[in-house]
Amino acid sequence: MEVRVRFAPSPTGYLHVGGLRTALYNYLFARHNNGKMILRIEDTDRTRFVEGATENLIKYLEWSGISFDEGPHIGGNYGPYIQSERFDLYKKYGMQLIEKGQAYYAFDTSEELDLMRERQQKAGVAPKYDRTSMKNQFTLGEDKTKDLLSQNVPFVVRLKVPFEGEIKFKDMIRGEVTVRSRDVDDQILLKSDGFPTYHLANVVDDHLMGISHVIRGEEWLPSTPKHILLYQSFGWEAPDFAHLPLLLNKDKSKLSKRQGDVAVEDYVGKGYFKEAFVNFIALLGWNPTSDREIFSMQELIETFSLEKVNKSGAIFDITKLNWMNSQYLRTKSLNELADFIIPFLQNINFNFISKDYLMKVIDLIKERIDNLIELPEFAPYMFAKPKEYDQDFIKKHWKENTQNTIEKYFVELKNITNWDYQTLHDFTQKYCEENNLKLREIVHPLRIMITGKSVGAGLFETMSLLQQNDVLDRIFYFLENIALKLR
RNA sequence: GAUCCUAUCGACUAAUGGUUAGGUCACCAGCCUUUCACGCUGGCAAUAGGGGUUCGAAUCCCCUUAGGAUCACCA
Repeated sequence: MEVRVRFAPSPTGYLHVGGLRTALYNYLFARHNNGKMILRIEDTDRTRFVEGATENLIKYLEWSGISFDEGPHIGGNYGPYIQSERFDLYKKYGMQLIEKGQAYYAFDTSEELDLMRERQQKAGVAPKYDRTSMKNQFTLGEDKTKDLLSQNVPFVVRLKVPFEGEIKFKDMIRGEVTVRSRDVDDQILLKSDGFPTYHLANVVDDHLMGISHVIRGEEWLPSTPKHILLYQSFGWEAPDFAHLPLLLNKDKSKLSKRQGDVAVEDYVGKGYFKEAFVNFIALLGWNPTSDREIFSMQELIETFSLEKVNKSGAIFDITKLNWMNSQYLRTKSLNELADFIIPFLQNINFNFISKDYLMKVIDLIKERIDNLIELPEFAPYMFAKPKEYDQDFIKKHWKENTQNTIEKYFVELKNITNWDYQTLHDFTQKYCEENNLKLREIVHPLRIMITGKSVGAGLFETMSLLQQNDVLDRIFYFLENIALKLR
């Protein structure tokens, strides 16, 4: 049987990192098994509709490198792929269940339902629709029901869950799960506005779209018995289920907005590479061997299996993501890196001089940062004269005789004709030897004068990238304006 | 409260009845050195607790504890 899986988000605004991982696992499973990956938009709740959310979802799914074979943006033989466009279908199937006696009409108002739950709460029993005492097809009788229907009184359709027996299903990650039927609620299938609930829509669509495996978050585990019951009621074969462990906050609760960024776009904005982000997300809850950490999308596809997905939730801690990002930073080409960072720089009006020059700077600092977005802060001196100087570093390295030493060295530096790394390095080393100086007695003061900072790439590499007159200006300026005040 | 799920270093995880319980990130130390990094070497650090089953249990079973998810005319 062909593997067909789907990612079925609801368009409520943005792509959640947990959603991205669910989509990724679906994608990896599909590609690993030469199956089909389907995108379906679950927008049956009109009150939560957000303009542009679907486009946004697709944008970041595409950013991550997850591709689809069918979906609202590309079509397919099982469309439409947006549930609101399948409106009539659900009604038809809902009615079919009523005819089969597997579902029924109910006319309770939300106030009446609230009261019911209140009563149950007080009595200490689990809140659950009581079809023996509420206002529905059974308590009202056939005639009264028809009456209300013909008067267009608002109604919902509920699933008729048997009072006896148990519901069993096999989860590919958790094994067999058993729930007593009497613990399952008479779920609303069709709302009074005629739209289906998630439960009806997802079962109908998964069946009609030929979905072979439902891979979704663990939050759906408790409602899976309802879905199993629905498949049985329709007389359809249920797909295989795999419920993924949740992504967690630091305090182990379900990953939420309140405790940090949860939108994929936030991490895009923070300068993470998609390769690093996908790699990181993939390893949160799944691991092929644990003897390696870096996987390309292709390698993820080759090694992925649902059997190796963990049962327990994983804390979304970006410490390791930062390291992964640094790994990708070191392997990408300078051209690629420049193209990546230029839009970020333009966005903050940072003058990077030229792409060619930018590439040289990146080459110098890429092993010293985890994320390219740190570049303007890490090495502003490569693009403009320093505006401030690290005082601690000055205190530490600007000694009694430093002024004297540097002034003499400065004179010689002016005479250098080949302004390149090798010349600068050899010259300085020789100068130190001849004057009985340690290299650091020159290098450290020079660094602070030229960069203003205590940290950075090799000093001679840094100097050679800058223009000779620029470097001389910086030293002169420091000697004249800053060093004097140190006395 | 009810139902369901889960439980290995601080974090991500490996070990599917036999290992000194392994790796990666983070952290700490040393080496390298031109600062900071990188790199290299080493270190810290875990089977929630209690019962079984077994020659042997992180692994299988039960109980306890803890955490989480869910209990909507939301998905």
